[in-house]
Amino acid sequence: MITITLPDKSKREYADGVNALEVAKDISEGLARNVLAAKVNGEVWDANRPIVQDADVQLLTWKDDEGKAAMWHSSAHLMAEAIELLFPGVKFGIGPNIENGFYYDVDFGEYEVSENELVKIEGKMLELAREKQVFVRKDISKADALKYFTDKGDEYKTELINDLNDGEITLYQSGYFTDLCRGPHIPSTAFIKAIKLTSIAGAYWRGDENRKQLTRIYGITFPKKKELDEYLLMLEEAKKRDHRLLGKELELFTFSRKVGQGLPLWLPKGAELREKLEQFLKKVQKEAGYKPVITPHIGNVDLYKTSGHFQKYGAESFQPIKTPAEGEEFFLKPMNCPHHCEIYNSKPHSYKELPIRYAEFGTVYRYEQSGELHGLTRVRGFTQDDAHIFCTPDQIKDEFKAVIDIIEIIFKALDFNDVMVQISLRDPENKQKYIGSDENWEKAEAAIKEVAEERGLDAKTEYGEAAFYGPKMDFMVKDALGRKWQLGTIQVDYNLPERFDLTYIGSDNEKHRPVMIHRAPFGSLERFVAVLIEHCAGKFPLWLAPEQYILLPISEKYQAYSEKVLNLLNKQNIRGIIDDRSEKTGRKIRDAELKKIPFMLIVGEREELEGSVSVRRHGQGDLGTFSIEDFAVMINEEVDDLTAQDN
RNA sequence: GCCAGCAUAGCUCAGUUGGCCAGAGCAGCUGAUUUGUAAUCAGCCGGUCGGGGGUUCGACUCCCUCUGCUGGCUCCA
Repeated sequence: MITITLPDKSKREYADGVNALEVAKDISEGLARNVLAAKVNGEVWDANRPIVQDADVQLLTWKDDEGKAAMWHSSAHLMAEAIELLFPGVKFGIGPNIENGFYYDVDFGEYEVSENELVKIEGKMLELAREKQVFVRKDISKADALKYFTDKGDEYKTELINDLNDGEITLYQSGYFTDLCRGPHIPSTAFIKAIKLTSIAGAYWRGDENRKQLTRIYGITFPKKKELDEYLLMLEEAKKRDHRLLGKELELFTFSRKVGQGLPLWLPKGAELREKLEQFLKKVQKEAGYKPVITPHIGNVDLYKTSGHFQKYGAESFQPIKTPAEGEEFFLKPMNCPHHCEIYNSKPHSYKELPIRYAEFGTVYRYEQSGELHGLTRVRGFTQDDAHIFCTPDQIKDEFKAVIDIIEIIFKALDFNDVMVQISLRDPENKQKYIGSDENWEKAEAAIKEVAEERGLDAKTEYGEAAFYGPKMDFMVKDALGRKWQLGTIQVDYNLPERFDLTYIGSDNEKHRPVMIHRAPFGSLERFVAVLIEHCAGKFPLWLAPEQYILLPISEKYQAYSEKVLNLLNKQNIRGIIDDRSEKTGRKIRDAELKKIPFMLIVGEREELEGSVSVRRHGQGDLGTFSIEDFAVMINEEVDDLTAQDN
């Protein structure tokens, strides 16, 4: 007999070789019907894998991430089975589960496969799923595994097996398909009730662009049809919020072939929005002791030789421009830090001045491969809300704290409430690949960890993810649809101070090396605005809305009064426009609603007589009549409230 | 850069197996209308069907090529 301990600490006795499914059945039939896998002593197992000694067991269902993972992983097998039946002789790469579903990389050989085939494969999958195929785990020797896949002609599988150790190789067989697989899997394909193959794309074998490109098919499955429908609905919603679509509709930005791909053109409304964001951050930074600096868009090639960027990125950058006479070479600046280092170097510094914080909304240009460009989130020219802090190693902790304050102010003002942090530290196994002294690294890493702890940040620490020049902290937000985006970043840098020979005179009258901290709360304005658009579905908070209100005169007769209201509100820094078309009010309201303008002010005879406006709020409807002054107060209060920096 | 797909008016899209002057709605312009909480009516303007080459009696439609876009891959100071 063995003892199974459940998460609630209750213990149950079973015969040796019991499996999680049987334990579930023992608890309730209903539970058993939902068990996809089980966590046995912290490791995810098949629900039908025999347990031979005392163990902690947690039953996993669709509600658990690991349950979903098992389901999707099994779905990948099911898809491979369907593909093998439909396209005999294809070869398989890898087929893992991913955050939302799964994929399988397939070498289709001579077959031409396009999106049209996806429906066919889906159909076959559903057919196979209904057969309730059981996933059977088999331990197999390396030699036998190699033989099986060599006979089958699956060279990708044999390559994978060659990298594995004998004794740790398992196969899973379901229906007509057997795959090299670590598992775990769901008990049977019966759980897979709804299937959607979402896309098809090329993917290099093992991510290596020098190797063969396989066809990757993405899909997602659900235990209930209804959940698939909800998922598809969510995708629809995401599509509607796509910043590229809204950017066009709301006239925020555009692209032009003539200007060049990946080079956004900000339209007046987008520029207004962006300016508000910049002003907001500038104000916050000013209060936090940042000094604005301005640097040119190009820099001499020597600058980047000093910084080391030339050696690392020179070949894959926009190539340098030359002076006509001397042939001197200049790069478009791909980052602002080298320029800022030279500003620091423009005069000697005392320890008493530190920390020095140089801030610049610096526009940088990076050559991105054409296939990688995407709306505003991946562009070739963008503006960083950059700043570089020059400080002593002992000041790192306080500086991190202060930067986190700024980032939190911004996220709060923009209603990003779900924030996660990734702390990237050195690989403790491989310390020599990093620049900077061991002592400094330890100090900085400890400081970052402490700050995260003190702030109660939802932080995940990744070892080995640090840049060679220093540890960093990245901020991720979840938007209104639950999608994750990486935005702000704080990075410690020991490299550039060294390369630029940055120094300060300490209290000991000796030269010392400052530490540099790169930080950008938004990351880039372009990317941030893109995320913001999708987060709020184009309904910007009042303080950011390019147009905060629109005046809708009932008829031409009230045009003059509208202009008077516009002027009065303008004096109070409230932005608005007039819809002076000879349209009916209903039409004007409809158009204003579609433009997502926060307030509509309807003015006619009544309003003109009493000096008021009739207020309608976007998405809410009629709020009643306000005096102009009361309306202005209401707007300004809301703006102040949303951009308040304390609490 | 690679794989796959797409490219028709400012926007969203029609356009049959290649066949007369390429269509619609919205937007724009003009006129009428002077309007009270989600679409007033009429007329007009607007396209070398992404660029170039080819096949054909004939190409928006078929082929090649370039450019751009989309979904992935690779990359990201």
